[in-house]
Amino acid sequence: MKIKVNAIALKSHVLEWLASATGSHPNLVLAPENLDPIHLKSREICCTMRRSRYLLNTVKETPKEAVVISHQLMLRAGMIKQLASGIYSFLPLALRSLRKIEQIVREEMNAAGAIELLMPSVQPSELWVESGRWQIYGKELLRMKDRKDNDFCYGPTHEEVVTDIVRKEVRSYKDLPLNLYQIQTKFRDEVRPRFGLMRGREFIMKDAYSFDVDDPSADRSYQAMYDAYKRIFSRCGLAFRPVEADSGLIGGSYTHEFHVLAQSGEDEILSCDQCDYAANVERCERQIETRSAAARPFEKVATPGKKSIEDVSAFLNVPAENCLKTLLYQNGETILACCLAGDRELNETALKNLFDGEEVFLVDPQTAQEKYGLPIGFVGPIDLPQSITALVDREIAEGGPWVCGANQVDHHFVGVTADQIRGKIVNLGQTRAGDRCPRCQNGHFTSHRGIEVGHVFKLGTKYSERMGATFLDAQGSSQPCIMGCYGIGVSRTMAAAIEQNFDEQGIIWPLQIAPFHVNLLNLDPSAELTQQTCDSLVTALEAKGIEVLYDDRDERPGFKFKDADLIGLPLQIIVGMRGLQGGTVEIKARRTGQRQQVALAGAVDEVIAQLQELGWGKERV
RNA sequence: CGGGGCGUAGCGCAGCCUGGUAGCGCGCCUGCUUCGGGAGCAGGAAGUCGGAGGUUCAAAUCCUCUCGCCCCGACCA
Repeated sequence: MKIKVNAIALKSHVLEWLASATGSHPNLVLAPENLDPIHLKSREICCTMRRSRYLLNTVKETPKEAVVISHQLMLRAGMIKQLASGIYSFLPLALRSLRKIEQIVREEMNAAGAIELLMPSVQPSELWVESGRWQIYGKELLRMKDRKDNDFCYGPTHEEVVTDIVRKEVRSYKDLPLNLYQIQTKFRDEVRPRFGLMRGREFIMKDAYSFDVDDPSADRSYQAMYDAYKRIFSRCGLAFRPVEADSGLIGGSYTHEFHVLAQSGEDEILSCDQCDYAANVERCERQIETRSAAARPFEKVATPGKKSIEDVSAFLNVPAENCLKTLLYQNGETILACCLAGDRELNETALKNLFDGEEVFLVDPQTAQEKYGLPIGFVGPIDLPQSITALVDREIAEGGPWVCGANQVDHHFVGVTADQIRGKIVNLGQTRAGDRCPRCQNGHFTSHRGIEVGHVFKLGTKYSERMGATFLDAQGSSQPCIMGCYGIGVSRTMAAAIEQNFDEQGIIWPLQIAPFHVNLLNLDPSAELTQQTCDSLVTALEAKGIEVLYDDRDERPGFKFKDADLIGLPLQIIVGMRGLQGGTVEIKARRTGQRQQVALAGAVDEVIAQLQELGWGKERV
């Protein structure tokens, strides 16, 4: 009863505020001319959503199939729904975030001079046969036949299609440079889909393709994309790092990956603590430092049962870094003896690249013994059979003396000097944290985990030559276009954002890609006063272009708090009778957890102020 | 593709070994109470036990085959 009396007394006060806040009667919908024009765009696509009328079902328990945090939270927050392995529906909440990422990508791509188009997702095999990839792409390419039995595939990427367009449309150097992009659903029949959106089979990707007349121009196109990518991920509010990368099978000479930094990242990246060199561990160079040890005479010693570097090191009292390990790899019929320091890992990517990216496999111990007479655990580079190709890591070639296997069970050599080791000197060892940077020769590497969300490639003329994408230069002679390709995993970026921004309670959206800006919680939805207050807050916030998710459901307060934290919108406005009796509402910042009681009259201004602090209204970074 | 695991109500699971009535928690619907951190009580709806074949008087349960999903290793946005 008491509350009722207070409520009535309050009502006039609230109505007064409403009139001043919206400039009209609260029940009146604002006419368009009352809207701040700069916010019209966001209003068009983002009306307030009432939870009672929205498709958003959250769950308390973590679904068992989800092992990474983004997958768990997206399922719990009702963002995605699995349809088949690696194939997900984006439910409304997720779609809103996705659209925001797409919009940032569009704006920055357009600003960088790229032109949007949309290519078919289903592609005829002819183009792929022409580029040579129908044969080599393997099972990852989802192939299908139409009713006339013609071969098609669902596009995992669009080099072929875009090159086909360009060869038909571009004739003169005057038509170049050209950079075409699209945002589209791709399908790659991954060997093992996992981690929800992080490694799905169907995913949304922005792919861009540049065509230039010569190398300097192609390099400018590449640089423009590199810069655009930096702006894109900054605007998404993510901590990221561009790194030099391995070009892998797509080929090409020059490539960077963009990684969102997160503990759960699948890639290791190394960055110099002094200069700006950073690279994927697969690709990272290092400054070779000579490892010397006390000279000792060359001799064979017995090392009974000491197979591992650890055992040998302990047994002979020689540090692992002065021991030498020899790994037997196989490339086709060729057997490779790969020598590197005992404390260093082999970089398989580097090894593969010595063989044009062909697969290499470790030789199993039984085969090594039976076919080549080499006892695994005691293999060394000295007196290897002629049929075996020895590869020696540069680190070995410059140091010594070393301890190494004697190619005889239970025996090692000690006092081995570098000139005793025959073999081709190459870079085989994997760089690791603490190694010296080769660029500035001053700093040392630190290690991070990263999620690859973007990749820029300089492709060269591989596709344009094969598919005849040529133009006439100023001299009238035909030249192949120099190509580049540039991808951003849009749906993966959304997942990566969550991997980087969460706590025990749920997601913490960066404002720029949050599905809504504000979560308005009506704690007493059956009370007329809270209803009216919320309605008018909604109107006032909308008029400022602020996107509101309004929890008007008939649920208990605790339930709504948990839900709001799980969904993780940047700000929560909490409206309850308790606060309204003092004429206040509460504003809670999701990331800091900081709560503030503010007078109703100042609530919208305070929300705007807090949103601005989170980066609201900053179009460009 | 190799290795492992799991398919029973929308979700999480028990039941299976030792064949015979399909069960629990969450969620959902109704009512009452409750109401600032995922409420309580009472009532209710909901399952071709992944599919096919077999054994049996009788199969969620035993056998065979199949499909799907998840996890661990080699690929990639």
